[in-house]
Amino acid sequence: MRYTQFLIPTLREVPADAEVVSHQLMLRSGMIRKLAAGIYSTLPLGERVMQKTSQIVREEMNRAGALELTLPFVQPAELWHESGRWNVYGKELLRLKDRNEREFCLGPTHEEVITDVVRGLISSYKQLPITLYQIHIKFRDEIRPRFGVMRAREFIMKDAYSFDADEAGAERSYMKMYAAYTNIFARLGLRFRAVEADSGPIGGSFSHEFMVLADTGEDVIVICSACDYAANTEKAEILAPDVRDAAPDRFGVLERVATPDMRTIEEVCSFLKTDPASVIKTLVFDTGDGAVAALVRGDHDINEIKLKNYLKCSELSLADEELIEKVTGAPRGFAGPVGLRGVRIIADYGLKGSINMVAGGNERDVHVVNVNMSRDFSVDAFADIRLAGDGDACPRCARPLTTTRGIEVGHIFKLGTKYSTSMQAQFLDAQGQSHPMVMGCYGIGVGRTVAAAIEQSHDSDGIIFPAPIAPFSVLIVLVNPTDEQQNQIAADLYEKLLGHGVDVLLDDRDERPGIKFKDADLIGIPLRVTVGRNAVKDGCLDMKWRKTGEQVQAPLADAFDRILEALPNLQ
RNA sequence: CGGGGAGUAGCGCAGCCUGGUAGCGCGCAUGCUUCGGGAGCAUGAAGCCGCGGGUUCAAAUCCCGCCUUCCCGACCA
Repeated sequence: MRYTQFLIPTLREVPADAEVVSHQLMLRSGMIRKLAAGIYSTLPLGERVMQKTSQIVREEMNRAGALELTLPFVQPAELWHESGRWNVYGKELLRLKDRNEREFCLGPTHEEVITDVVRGLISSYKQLPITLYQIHIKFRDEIRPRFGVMRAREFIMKDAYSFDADEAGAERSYMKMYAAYTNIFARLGLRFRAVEADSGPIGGSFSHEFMVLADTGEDVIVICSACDYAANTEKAEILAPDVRDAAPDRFGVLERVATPDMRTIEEVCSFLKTDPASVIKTLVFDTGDGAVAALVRGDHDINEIKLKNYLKCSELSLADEELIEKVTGAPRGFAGPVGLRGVRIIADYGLKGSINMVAGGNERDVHVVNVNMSRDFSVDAFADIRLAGDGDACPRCARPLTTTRGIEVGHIFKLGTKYSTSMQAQFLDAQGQSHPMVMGCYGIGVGRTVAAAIEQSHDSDGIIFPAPIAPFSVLIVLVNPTDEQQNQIAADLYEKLLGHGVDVLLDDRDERPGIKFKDADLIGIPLRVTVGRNAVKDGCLDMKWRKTGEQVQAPLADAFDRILEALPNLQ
């Protein structure tokens, strides 16, 4: 491609409404333009990156035996009524009516449609298993779109759905996708990690998120420093500690102390001159079926998902002021386990063996000190209900966990028979018995993956694309296109590379060299070859690698071979 | 939905407080000189000053309403 025939509207200045690096660079490099909040046009340069990314995804999906199809973007409400999600999905589902007042929605995901397709086409176990996928548009009317294409409302997603005859088959399909995803992100040239995610009511280890590691990532992930355990914070478990209860002879005297208006851990600590690790934080939750008190150490944070899973309740939310008063007899900020009656008390493992703690007194402006569990109150159970953090013990190997940040670019999930049951996607087994198909779903946000790649790989000059998704592999900078000789040398090289199927961009613009070099760095093409005065004078071309900044001179005669040699080693 | 910014030329911004010919830098067009890391000079095109209403002789500027957009939070995956 010749630059003058292409469209790369680069911006020198950072657009005012872009906050994160990937968003800024995608705008500045001319990959995207915004149309409305969370809605972007993909320009030719960005399109090339998207297509390269999609193509790798497609190849790996195909290799894993998945079949590509395209499902409708506009979906009839009836399907969503059938699955029961029309009333559950909320405002994120953009609903609309056609001219006949029939209700439709823009697809935020395609479980309903794919289940409808499959139930109409597959009726025998002989046709299973099957995995179908598309790379297509989605629309989710996010409450707050942000970070450019990272959290857009309209976006391109690869979504795949597997259908199996039984659980064992579904697990095999899941593992195939897990392997395919690992291949995909490796081929894309990304540093990533698959982490265990909360799988909600399904249970088991059948939900993984694929996270691109980047300091600017929105999600915190927990990784074991020794084994290969990794999970997102919602899911990350902490090994139950092997701690004895503290010896009673060290117990201090239980005492009620006045703590006027001291509600937060910080206030209580500074008032009583103690530290958060010596405080029992008591949180009252509403399960929809009675209140529960959860205890964690003052320097720990509750993990509501883990608590919810432990309690096996369908709803869980922090109690409101009224419920707190009803349960504890005191306003918010003074709840404590001592003397608490009529609610289940679940304590985090982190409180095991604690001694002489501070807790709320269940009375306005009162806390109690020297609280000791075995003497002053009892809990219904100990459980792992806090957020894992740096230094906590790995659930697999007991070594310390560490936290790092990442961007979720893929999610694989075992669905079970949720949709096949509600939507009657059944097949007959060898005995003629009817069963619902066992499903799985597998998503990759293509645009988000591109953004994550940029987030992970850039410098102050611009994008540093991983070679597999770079819009072009090689950029020839023709320094002075009005110079006959330079022009000829550059054109020859360009044609030769094109002839060998190399993705090459020839910057033949009549611009000053500085502009061309700046743009080259900005759009992040892995290998830059400069044809300028050196080419004419000494017969030398300059090759420069975007990633390392390494620069070598290549004699004209060797240049072509040197470039071909370099290509496979680009990363 | 709550809190906080911002809407003026394609982009970045000033002007608004204190009402009176709409400006600057970059970009764009033309010419000349330049040409290995965002050139210089000259000339030029480009604006419903977010929208609607009000006050006023007069509104980018003051008042009211609305819309859009960005950030934080709540929410979601």
